[in-house]
Amino acid sequence: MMSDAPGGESLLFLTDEQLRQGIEAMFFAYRGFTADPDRILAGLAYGRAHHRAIHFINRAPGTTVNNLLVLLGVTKQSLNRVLRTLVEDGLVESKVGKSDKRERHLYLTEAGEALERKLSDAQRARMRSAYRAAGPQAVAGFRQVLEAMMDGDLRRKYQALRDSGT
Amino acid sequence: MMSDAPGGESLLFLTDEQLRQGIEAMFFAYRGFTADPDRILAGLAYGRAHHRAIHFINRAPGTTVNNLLVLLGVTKQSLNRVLRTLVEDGLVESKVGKSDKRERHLYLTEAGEALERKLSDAQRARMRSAYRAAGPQAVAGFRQVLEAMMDGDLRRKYQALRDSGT
DNA sequence: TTGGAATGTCAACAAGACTGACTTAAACTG
DNA sequence: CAGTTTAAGTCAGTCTTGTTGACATTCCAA
Repeated sequence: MMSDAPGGESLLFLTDEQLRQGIEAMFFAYRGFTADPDRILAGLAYGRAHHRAIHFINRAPGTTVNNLLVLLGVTKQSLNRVLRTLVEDGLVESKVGKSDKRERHLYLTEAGEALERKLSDAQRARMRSAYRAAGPQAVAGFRQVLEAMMDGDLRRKYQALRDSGT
Repeated sequence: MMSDAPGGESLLFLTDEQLRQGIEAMFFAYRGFTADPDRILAGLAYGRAHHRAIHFINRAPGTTVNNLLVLLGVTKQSLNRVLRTLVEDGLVESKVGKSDKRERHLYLTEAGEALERKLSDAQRARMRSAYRAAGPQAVAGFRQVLEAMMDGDLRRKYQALRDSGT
């Protein structure tokens, strides 16, 4: 598979069948990707939406509601419902901005951080075992393809987030 | 990056930070992955669930409801609603099984096949351009990591589907 | 042949997304 | 300073897609 036949490099893996296998792989893998956190959240009264909010607040503490909105790709009404329950339950703190008092800056409380850790530990464990099974070369390719699959706008946001974290 | 330092191969890419980047890449890429079909479906009165049903019926014509259920990972009641609208709209045909009359075998009609083509053309186009941008080596790695990320049960089903298609 | 298991259907409900209209407060701008 | 824009939040209503529970039909095995 994946021979380097002349000119073939750009064609061999681009048959409809190959692409369809990639599509199905994406579908099934995403199920696995969300399975572990979903199980944890089912016990509590939370869902995937709460997980995503917690993840990105942890990732970028002090982020504003508007920022989060764009990252998550949902409406403010939708995010607000989630955020309200998280604040009520004491997992997230919302502080009025210093320089711009219209903004709310979001932070995880200790309880929020604890849940975040629990969720991301589970998700990372699966990722780690997949990475380990596939090997470093495969991981590099995995990352390249995923990045190329993103919409341009989100890719830039992803990269900014990524580069800020290292 | 990804040096082959002794022993490092199994560690270098497994830091929490590396794993978290993979998690976020997965999240953002999946958004891109579904964006094009979603746009098409929004015009019609259908959603992602309809797309998934159509995809797998096309993939395995004559499949039973139960079969589909497992692949999609939803309850039969949930699938049934989707299936009913597709049958009503003349995109899917449901035939009573010959040997076992409890079973329904599902097929796309011509109209169903036309929509399937439209949806998968869009999704494949993005996949193709991502594959092309990343290169064949990367694609192989992409597939390996995705497969390792699936739950064991689904991985077997994915592989069976994949091997039946080539 | 009868009772249980499998398959599929109907009904009701919940989560989480959406749009649209509106309020409040703060910041910006002419 | 008055008027406009921006950030956030809210209320109401809808849609998709998931869930359970109850039920009908069919098959199969004791």
